[in-house]
Amino acid sequence: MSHEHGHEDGCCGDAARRLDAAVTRMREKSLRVTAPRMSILRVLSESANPLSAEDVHRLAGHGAFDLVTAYRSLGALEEVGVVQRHRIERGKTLYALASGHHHHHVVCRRCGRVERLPDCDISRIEGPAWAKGYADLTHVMEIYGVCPNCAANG
Amino acid sequence: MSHEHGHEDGCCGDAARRLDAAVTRMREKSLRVTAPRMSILRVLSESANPLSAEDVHRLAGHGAFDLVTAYRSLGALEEVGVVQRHRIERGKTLYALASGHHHHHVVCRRCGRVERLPDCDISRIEGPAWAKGYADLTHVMEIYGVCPNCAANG
DNA sequence: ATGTCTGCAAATCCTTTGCATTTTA
DNA sequence: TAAAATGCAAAGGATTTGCAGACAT
Repeated sequence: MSHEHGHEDGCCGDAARRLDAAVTRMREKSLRVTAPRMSILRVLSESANPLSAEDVHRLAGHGAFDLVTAYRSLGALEEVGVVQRHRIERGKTLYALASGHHHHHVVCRRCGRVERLPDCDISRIEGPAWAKGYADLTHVMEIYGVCPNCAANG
Repeated sequence: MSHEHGHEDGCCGDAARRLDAAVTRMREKSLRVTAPRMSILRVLSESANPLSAEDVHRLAGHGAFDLVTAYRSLGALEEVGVVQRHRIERGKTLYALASGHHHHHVVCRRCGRVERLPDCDISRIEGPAWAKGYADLTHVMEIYGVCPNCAANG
């Protein structure tokens, strides 16, 4: 399964700027800036939507680095908040560059198109969990539907 | 890892009634009502929160049926809407009796404990996608945090 | 220098599949 | 008795781990 769609500068914002921010963050957290990691970040920054570790590996060019390195690097980058994980159906995991703004996407069930939604009201979403005494909250969400285009034609 | 917590009649509603409804639904869909399946439904109905296939297998008593049967039955029951799947971290899947009410859960990152949250305000969640013209919406969400217990001890 | 990454191979975990046998409707 | 479900063994896919060598800082 593949999840990439075009090369239009990520799903939001300016790729170069985001790469810079990512590198800064890595240095802050004393992660080493290596060729495989830069390659991974580049691939993610060029993708309009989240990619699996395998997608990243393949899109970087198979010889660029090992698949294991993709997993390890994506994990490391996620720990420092540069990358965001999305757990998806059938136990798969997708990764995307974390944008400064927390938001979600709608995925069209028919054509696979992905659209960004307005920033998420985190406190409203996580509030009930907070009320139960949970701390250090995060959440992942995927919204599915049929896009206007597919509804009209398809 | 284990996820069961207590035997207080499922995460909502009356266990016996829910079992009845489940059986009715199975017959409607020409699923056969077998001992393993009833055992699975009983275990789920007695659990306050979602269980993994292994949890179900263990709680039913290891000799009751094969783990593979747990997977297959849970899958079949999910297809007819009697059971609901929740995908959580590390590629794991938890199952719960489907309740009429749409809701989400908080998962403790440390101990894996899962707690049900109040009913979800679907319109608020899916509203932004609706506004973009998407139809036939659904969504999945998982909230992660550290439960009060783990925060106090670990 | 030195603590981090990386590649490679092998392991692990969860889940699914194949097939012969048993069971339900 | 015919279709569906089960058990057992084995396969499968995604992700992780161990370890020696390579690399960034």
